[in-house]
Amino acid sequence: MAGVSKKRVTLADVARLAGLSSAAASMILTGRPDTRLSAEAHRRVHEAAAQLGYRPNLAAQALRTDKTRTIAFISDYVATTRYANGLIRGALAAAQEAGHVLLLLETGGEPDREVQAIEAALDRQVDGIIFAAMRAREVFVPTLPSATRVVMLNGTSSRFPLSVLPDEYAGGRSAVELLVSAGHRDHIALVGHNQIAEQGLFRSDTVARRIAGIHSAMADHGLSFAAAESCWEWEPHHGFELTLKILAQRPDVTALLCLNDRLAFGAYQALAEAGRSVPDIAIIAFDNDEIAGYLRPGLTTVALPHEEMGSAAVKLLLSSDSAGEHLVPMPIVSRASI
Amino acid sequence: MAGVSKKRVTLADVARLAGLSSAAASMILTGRPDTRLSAEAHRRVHEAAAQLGYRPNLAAQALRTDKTRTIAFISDYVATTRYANGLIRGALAAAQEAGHVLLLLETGGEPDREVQAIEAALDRQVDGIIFAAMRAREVFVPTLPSATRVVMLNGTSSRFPLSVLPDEYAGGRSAVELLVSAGHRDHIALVGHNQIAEQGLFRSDTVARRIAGIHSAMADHGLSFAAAESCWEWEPHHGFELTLKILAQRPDVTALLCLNDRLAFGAYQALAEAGRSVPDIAIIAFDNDEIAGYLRPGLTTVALPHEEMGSAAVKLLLSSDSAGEHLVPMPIVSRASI
DNA sequence: ACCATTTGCTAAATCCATTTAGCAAATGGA
DNA sequence: TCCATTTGCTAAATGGATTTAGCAAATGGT
Repeated sequence: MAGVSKKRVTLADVARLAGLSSAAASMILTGRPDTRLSAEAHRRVHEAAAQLGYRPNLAAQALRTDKTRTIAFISDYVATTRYANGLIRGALAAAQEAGHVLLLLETGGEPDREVQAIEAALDRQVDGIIFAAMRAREVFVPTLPSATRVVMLNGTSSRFPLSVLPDEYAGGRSAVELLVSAGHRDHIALVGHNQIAEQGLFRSDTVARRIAGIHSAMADHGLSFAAAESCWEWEPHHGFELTLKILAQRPDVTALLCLNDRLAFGAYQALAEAGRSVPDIAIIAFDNDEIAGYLRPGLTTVALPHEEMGSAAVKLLLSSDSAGEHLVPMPIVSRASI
Repeated sequence: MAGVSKKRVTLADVARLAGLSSAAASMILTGRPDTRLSAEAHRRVHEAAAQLGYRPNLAAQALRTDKTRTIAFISDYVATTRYANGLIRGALAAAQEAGHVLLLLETGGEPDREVQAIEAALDRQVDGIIFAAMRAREVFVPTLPSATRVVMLNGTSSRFPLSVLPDEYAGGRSAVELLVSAGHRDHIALVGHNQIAEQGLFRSDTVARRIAGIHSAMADHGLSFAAAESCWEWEPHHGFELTLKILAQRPDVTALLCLNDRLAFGAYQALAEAGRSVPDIAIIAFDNDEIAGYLRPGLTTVALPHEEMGSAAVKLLLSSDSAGEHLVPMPIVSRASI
């Protein structure tokens, strides 16, 4: 039968319909600049391609050109952290805008899975790799054979100097500034402060910067904290306990600076338990977790700009910048807790 | 100089080192069964491959075999919903286990972006597509040309009968069972109940099943709700308002059945405001959102098994099953709210 | 009118792995 | 010893796009 073949439409088919060689068709469709093909030839090829619904075979293209319009997004944990979501979303949007696509890989922070992920990415000839670190300070990155372009996202690596980070130092400063400009001075308590974090030995490097920013702004105003309770982890129940302790020591505090929203969540619960209410005692925190908007009254917080970071990473990867830390500002999300 | 060439190691290189043809090397490395190559040849090829650190070029492989060991995960929103995370995580784990990799695409629910995403996936010769629906009841899926394998995740489509869904009906039943076995009978209030949802016209189809399960279990026990307040959206502040209303109408309620955790979150706030406390009035909800564990006392909830669903979708895609809804059980996560 | 360019296009090589068809040597059977 | 198999392996085609080298015709300069 003279049936419709269901085979894939190839460049050769387009060329044939246009009455030209596939070389010509290729040059025209890829928009080569210095070709000397006639306007008429251009017209015919484009028409033929449209008519047949031609889509280039990316595998063939990749084989020839070593470009896949694909970016590997390798993260240690998509899992454990709600942060990954925003990063991925931003990266996805930027990638799509640039006509690229994202290959998602997870390593769980285990070196052998990291190697596997990198190999899987390289096997697929990705155009570049984004290493997203949710926790680690310095990411362990196995040797990359080729001259693959790499961007570190929310982490740093001595081997790959290109990185995108939240501007935690400025963020820390602006939290203090907001409190001070709301009239708080000598009765501010710090919740979650961590000695070791401050030395950059624990948690992410960026959190150390957050704390450094806070102290620098306090110093600029000649202030110091009325109380500062520290803990290793920053979950709601830690915030709860720490706040109870602070309230017992210093019933005169007027503001709580919590190092993240989950600590603040616990602080709300502790204040309720102690019969104190929230805009009465002001609270500011960091991250802009989902819960910040659920609390009553809404929690004012210095947001981690995840989406912007994700998209910055992709743009950086696709640009020709060769080094440096790219800091993304942390905006204050004002709700009703101050 | 006799320098080390940094070119990629190809199959031909391996074959040369092993003193065989690339045909032989290919057959040996792909583990073909009926080849008649000698044990010695096998040894030499594997040795050469290991020595050179050979990795097959997937683009070439894909070109020849039409297989890429890549699965497209196309979702409407990675964004808006915290659910996506677990689905992706589960899918990622299952894919990795099967030696596959995930291509992540997002459509925002817009038909033209759906088409783009599908084209991007097909261009890359993915082995299959998972359509993850976060919201929609019936997903709009544009025509797929080839015989691509497709699995619907958390949604259904008449065109693609293979789907993975949470077993909401059973989940709804078990919430009621738990309440009843804790001694609650005639003073249970339903929070968030939605007429239209029940008719399957709004929200996801699966939520309608949740509600149907609840009613069926109530009926089995010959019970009916003391109060049932409905609303269109299920955010914390809705739960707050609805609960206040219920408390005013029926101060005698002993248990709240909230249709999701965020409603329950608001219910906690309302109970606190009304001077009632939580294990005193029992609460059970659905989803097992992150916040369920943050609440004090912890919220008992019927969990959406996102990870299991994601991994089930991948396994299904890679299997040879050809039709049917695969229901994943919703486990009860017991905390302290009952 | 004659050589030098320019214009417009194509043949063929290339990227790399898989697979079919088939050759030569070794073995088996009588 | 001679033909028929079996064993062990290879040459060459294939998949689809890109790119280099280069051919033939048209145009330009004098």
